[in-house]
Amino acid sequence: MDIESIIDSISKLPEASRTKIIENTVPVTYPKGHILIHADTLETSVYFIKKGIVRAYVNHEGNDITFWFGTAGETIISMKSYVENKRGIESIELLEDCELYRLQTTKLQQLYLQDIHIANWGRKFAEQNLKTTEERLISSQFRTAKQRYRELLKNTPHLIQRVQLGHIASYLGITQVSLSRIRAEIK
Amino acid sequence: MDIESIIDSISKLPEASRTKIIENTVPVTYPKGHILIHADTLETSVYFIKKGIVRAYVNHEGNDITFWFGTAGETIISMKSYVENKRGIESIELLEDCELYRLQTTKLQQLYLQDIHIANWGRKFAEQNLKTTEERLISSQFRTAKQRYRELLKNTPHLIQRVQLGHIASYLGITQVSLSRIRAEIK
DNA sequence: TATTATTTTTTACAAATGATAAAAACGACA
DNA sequence: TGTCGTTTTTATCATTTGTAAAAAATAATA
Repeated sequence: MDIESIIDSISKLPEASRTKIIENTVPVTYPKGHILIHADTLETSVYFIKKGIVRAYVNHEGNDITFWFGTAGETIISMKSYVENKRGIESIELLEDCELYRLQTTKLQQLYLQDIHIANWGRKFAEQNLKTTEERLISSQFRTAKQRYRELLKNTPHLIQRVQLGHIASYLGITQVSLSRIRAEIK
Repeated sequence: MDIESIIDSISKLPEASRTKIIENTVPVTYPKGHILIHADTLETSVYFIKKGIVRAYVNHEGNDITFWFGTAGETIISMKSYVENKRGIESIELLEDCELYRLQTTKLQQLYLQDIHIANWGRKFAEQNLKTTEERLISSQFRTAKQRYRELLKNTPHLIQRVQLGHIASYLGITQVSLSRIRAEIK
């Protein structure tokens, strides 16, 4: 997915404003397995995914807990770095070879203060993610692991094909053993 | 909490911009038990809480699932109405007599397009909520109910005093019986 | 292809949580 | 204060999920 489409998919921008963002992006590629963002560091860039798939995870008592998958067209941020300019708690790992666009956060923040269209575009970005995240939170509050897995199969079937099940399990908040049981039962 | 402080607590605004928002707010009061926002309707206002406490909940198979508590200084929105101008999935119930400030969403949207400071203020509002919500999601993914209850006790002790335990239980994603067990065990 | 490493499934048992019903505690109010 | 309705706790049993270890399947590499 090219950078113009990614930016406009968040919210349609006037040509001039969109160009201001694009001028500041740099295409980068990294191989599968690369750790793009490290937990406990201040991340100074955001990334748009042109191609590939990534996961965000936190480490908890030696285990990785995956809480987000990003695919083509989506935006990678280190939440605390982006929102509060503090060290983030999550790491980002590339699950496939990826093509990304890098954009420096400081530059983006400048544009937010200079261009009202970009400010509203940034607002839309946060709002859309907020809605999605809240829906996931609510869903996790009353659906069983089996229901959540079914939901995932239905909404993002491509994910299960491309991502190993251990990551899916932790994304669902259950163990791999438990997911395996659910899969056996459903078939 | 007065309206000036509430607005500035999200992000400090220039006097003129803040005034533009405040001019469009109307103080309203409702009694405990009032349903401020109804699920499955398009909500045309947002509310700032001057005084009182509210809960946001969705209905699932006859049971209320509380997913958010709002107290003085916080902002009440119907997420889908606010972000997508569609009917919301949640209801808002006042758990105490409340004093609120009402602001029409259409007016706020106009201000977003007219005033870059307000646009960035709205961005900050969404970003802060996004960060908080994501943290809650991550926490729920690997903490047990007992740990989440302890966390709640520690972070918002006043909540447990003022809100009935059935609401707390559903907020934690467990049954009231299960919460009661946890409480008995902890003491 | 053969070998090795990684991922997924299976098994057995333990712990946590859910469902249901009843008892106890609490609060509102006549 | 006494009564009634609501909330919280307790008890019992069923179900789900976790833990640990091993087997099976799959993927990576020489």
